[in-house]
Amino acid sequence: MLKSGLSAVYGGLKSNVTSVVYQRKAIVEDQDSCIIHHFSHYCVLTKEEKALLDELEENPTEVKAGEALWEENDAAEDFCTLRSGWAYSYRYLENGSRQILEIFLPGDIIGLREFAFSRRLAGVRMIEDGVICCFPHHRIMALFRQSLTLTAVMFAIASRQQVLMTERLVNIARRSARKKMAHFLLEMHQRLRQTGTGSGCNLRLPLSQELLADLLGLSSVHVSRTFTTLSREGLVHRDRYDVVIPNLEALVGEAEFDDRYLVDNLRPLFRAE
Amino acid sequence: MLKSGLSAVYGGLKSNVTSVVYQRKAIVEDQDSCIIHHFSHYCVLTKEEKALLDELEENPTEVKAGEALWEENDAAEDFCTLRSGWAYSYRYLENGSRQILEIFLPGDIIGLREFAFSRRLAGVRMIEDGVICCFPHHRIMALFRQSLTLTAVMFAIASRQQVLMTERLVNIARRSARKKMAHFLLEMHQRLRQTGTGSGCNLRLPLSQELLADLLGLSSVHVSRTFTTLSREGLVHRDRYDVVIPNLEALVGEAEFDDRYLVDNLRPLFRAE
DNA sequence: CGTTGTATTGAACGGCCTCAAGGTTGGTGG
DNA sequence: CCACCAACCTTGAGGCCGTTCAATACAACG
Repeated sequence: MLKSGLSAVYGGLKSNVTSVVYQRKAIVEDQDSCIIHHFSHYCVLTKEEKALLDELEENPTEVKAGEALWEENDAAEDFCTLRSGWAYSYRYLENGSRQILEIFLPGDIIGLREFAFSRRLAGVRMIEDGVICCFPHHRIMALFRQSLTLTAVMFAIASRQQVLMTERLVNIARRSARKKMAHFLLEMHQRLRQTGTGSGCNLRLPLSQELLADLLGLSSVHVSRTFTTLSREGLVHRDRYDVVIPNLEALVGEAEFDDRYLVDNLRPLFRAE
Repeated sequence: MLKSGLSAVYGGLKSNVTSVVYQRKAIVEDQDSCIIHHFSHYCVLTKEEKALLDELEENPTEVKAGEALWEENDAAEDFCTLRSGWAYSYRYLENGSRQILEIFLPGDIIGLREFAFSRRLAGVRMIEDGVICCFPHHRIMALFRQSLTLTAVMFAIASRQQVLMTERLVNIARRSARKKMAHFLLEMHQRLRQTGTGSGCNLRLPLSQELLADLLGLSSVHVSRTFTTLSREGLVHRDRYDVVIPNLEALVGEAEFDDRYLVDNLRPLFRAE
């Protein structure tokens, strides 16, 4: 019944599990932090602000594909930045079905959902091997205290996450299977371009069809069928995890895709106010 | 094609419309602000903090049922607190269908979604006559600057809104029509109890079946059918806008309703950190 | 008393699901 | 190097849940 390859705990009943993230050996890396890159997208940062953000990433740990950062109902004690690799959040229902809520890409912050809660409302797992950096709740409070700009950007990031979820809601609730898939592919295409990972008309999408199904509210069987249909019509070509969109405009039209929710029409400058 | 009784602008093309909210006569009220009540739910507030919150409500205006606070794609210039009346946010799709995203109750803050955006991503309309208070973007920044506690609570409120939307997503994506409706009724029941409006096992739910359909991703025909089914089984009785839940536990079981996402397992004290 | 928005009920259709069987791919160990 | 296995994907057949269309009833309000 459980779809994940690991010891997924249905309903989150495994209560006294501390976050696995602290049980791993710390590793050291010195690349340019991609969380700074992420924040810089909203606002020009001072040296001090960059230093504050760097503090969030003091504690990098490696995580393997499929590994859980936490399960539903675990104690919610800290947040994570995702330094490399993809992750997703999910919820299991009583009937055993799973809904995937969000896909996290490098630079994203994980766990903001539970800012006001003491227990996790959704689990999070890695899609591929990666590196995360955990920081406790009070670090965010310190950040609020020390930088108005970072406070605003943090709020902006939370707002953007909500907007992504809103669009997923609309997608799931109101579109046909082929539109759902077309729309999702375009969303990922755009997001990957924004993080600098994306190239032209092709993208690497390391998601199984089962995961896609759980994300889009479909069955994996129907995901497969829809892919073959889209492929037959020349809208999307897929080979394992490599996706090619030969005609972007055609797919945009097919999905009725409007990227305004992604382009961050961001308000000019927090700092001026 | 347009379902709303007013001049809903499909696709939000009415570009140069300033928010109607400023075109109405200001009225004066002196009741205890329900936004303070809302914030107090998360944290004990000092006099100064209450004063700051009061400033957000300097500008109360009356709005009539059905009236739009803004349309999709309008300029996003300010936020609103909802002082009385219900409101909802929505999106129209190209095929003319509408998805309702959230139901706002008195004390809620409207417009946080667009914190990082310069244009509205969703429209907002009143369900009943009410009073709103608009305040510009820089007021939130001032609040961030002046009170760490209020900053944290504002973040908590945004986080809670996201959690509500998450649950709606799961509800729409993964449950049968009868579970969707049962679940939604229980959610509203709980929320109304939290705002102090709710009594025992009955609630006033001023939502047409068409609105419910657009909220739950169903057709209004099927909402009607499902209501009659639930009623025949004695799970829910409905007379116009009055809903009675004769056996709460039975309905909870039917919906597999878990209220953890609503009870704000809130982290003890922001202030201490 | 007509009008307009809202709710009910029936009949027929269809998109997506479930079940099931087979095919493909990549990794592992003999 | 090949055999085997596990995970993943594909394809078919049949069925169900919810939709659409349409007709009727009901309520509030001028």
